[in-house]
Amino acid sequence: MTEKTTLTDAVHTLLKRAIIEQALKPGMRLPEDTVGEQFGVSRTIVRHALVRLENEGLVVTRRNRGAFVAEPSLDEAKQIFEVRRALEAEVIRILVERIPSSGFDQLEAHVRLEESVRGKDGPVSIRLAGEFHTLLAELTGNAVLSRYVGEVVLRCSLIMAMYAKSHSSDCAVDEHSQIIEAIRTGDAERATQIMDHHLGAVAGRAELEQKPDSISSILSRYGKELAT
Amino acid sequence: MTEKTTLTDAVHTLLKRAIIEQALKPGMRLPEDTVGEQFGVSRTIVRHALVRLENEGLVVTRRNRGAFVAEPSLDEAKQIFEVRRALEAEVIRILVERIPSSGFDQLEAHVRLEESVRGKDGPVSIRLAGEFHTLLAELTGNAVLSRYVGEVVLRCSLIMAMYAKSHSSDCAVDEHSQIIEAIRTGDAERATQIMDHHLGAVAGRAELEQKPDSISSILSRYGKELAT
DNA sequence: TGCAAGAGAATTGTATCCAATTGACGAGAT
DNA sequence: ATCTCGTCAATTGGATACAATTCTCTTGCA
Repeated sequence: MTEKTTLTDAVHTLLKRAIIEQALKPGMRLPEDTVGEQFGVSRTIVRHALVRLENEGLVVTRRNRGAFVAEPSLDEAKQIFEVRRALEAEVIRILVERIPSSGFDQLEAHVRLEESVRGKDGPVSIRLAGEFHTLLAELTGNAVLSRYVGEVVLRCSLIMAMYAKSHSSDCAVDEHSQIIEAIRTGDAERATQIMDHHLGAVAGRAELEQKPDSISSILSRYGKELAT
Repeated sequence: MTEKTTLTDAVHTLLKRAIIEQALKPGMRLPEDTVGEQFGVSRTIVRHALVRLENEGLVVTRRNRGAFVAEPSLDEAKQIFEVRRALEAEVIRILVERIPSSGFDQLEAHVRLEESVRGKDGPVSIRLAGEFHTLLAELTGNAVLSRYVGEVVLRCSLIMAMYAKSHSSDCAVDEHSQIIEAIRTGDAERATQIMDHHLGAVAGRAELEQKPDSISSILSRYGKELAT
C-alpha cells in the first residue's frame, strides 16, 4: 500500500474515514504517538496528517494540548450549511449547463448502490450519502469546487454525528433521484430547489435537538468555550 | 513575535505574503533547508508550513522533488474564478441581508486606504485589493465562507501574477465603492452584477494573453504537464 | 475539610540524524 | 558525435532525541 502513495497520505485518509464513519467521535483526543504506534508510523507522519485534517476542519488543535476531533458548534454548523448550499447551487448550475456524457450513468449507479445498503450498514450508508454529493461536484470538472464541496460534505457528516438523532435517513435517496432527473431535464431552478429542500431538511433535523452522546463530549465542549 | 503564535504559523504567514507580493514568483523552488536557514528555523517547521500552503493551493509539491510556488494553468484559473464568483455572490447575498453596524465604516476606510496607495507601491496595492474582498467575506460573520474566499482571492493574486499584464489596476477601486453603495441600498442584484463584472474584467484581462515572465516558468509548466 | 502551591508525568514543539529517491554529470560504446 | 548506462551529489521522506509546556496528583497550610 505504500507503493505510490506517501505514508502521510495513507494516515490522513485512514483518519478521515475513521472520523466520517464515527469510529472516532467528536471531541475525542488524538495523541500523536498513540495514533502513530497504532498505524506503525512515527509521530512525524501523524503530525503532518493532523495538520491536513485541521486545514480541512475535521480536527482542531490546541497549543501544547494536541489534536481533537472537531466538535462544530451550532453556529459553526449553520455557517457550514450556508456555504454548502451556495456551493451545491453552483454545482447544479454548472451541471445543467455542462455535464459529461457518462455523468448520468455514474449518478444512477451510485443511487442504486445507496439503495442496496439502505438501512443496513450505518457508517457505510452515511459515507455513500455524502459521496453522492461529492460525485455531483466532481462531475462539474471543477477541481477547486469539487474540493470545497468535499470538505463541507465531510464536515456536515461530523455535524450530523453530533446533532442528528438517526443517521440512517441522512439523505433521502429518492431526493437524490429527483435531483438527477431535474438536471437531466435541464431545469436548474427545480434542481436547486430540491437540493435546497434536501439540505434544509438535513440541517433542520440537526438543529432541532442537541444530543451529545457522552459526558466527555459535553464537558470538552464547555471547556472549549472557556478556553476561548 | 514568537510569543503567542507558533513558529509554523509565522513561517506560513511570511511565505504567504512573499508569494502574494510576488517576491516569490510562480514556479520558483522552495527548498526546505534554504527557506529554513533564511528564517532561522529548522526544516521541520518549514515542512509544516509548506503542507499548509499546499492545502491552500499556493504551492505544489512533487514527490521527492520538493515544493514549488504554484503555477495555475489557464484551466485551473478558470475553475478558481468560477468558484470565486459563486462564493462572492453568496457573500453579497448575506451582506445585503445582514451586515454588522460597523461594516460600512470598515469598508470605506479600506477603500480610502486603497486610494491612498493608488499606483504607488505595486505589491501593497495588490495585497490591499485582495483584502477588500476578504474583508467583505469576513463581514458576513461566516468563518467558513470567509476562509474559502480568502483562499480563492489569494490564488487569484497568483493567477494575475502569471497572466495579467499590469497589476496596478488589478481591482478598480471605484468598483469597490460601487459595490459598497449597492449593498447599502440593499440592492442585491445590482451588487452581484457589479461584482460579476468586476471579477469578469479581471479574469478576462488575465485570460487574454499568456505572458510568462521567464523561460524557466514556461519550461516548468510544460514539465508539469508531462509529469502527470 | 478545602484550597493553594509545587513536583512529577505526559504530551507537544522543535531540532537533528539516517535512509531513500531523484537529477545530473561523465565515461564508454556504437 | 550521439546515445546509453552507471556513479555521485543533492534533497526530500521519515525516525529519533531533546526541550518546553501543560495537566494532574500530592502535600502542606489555613
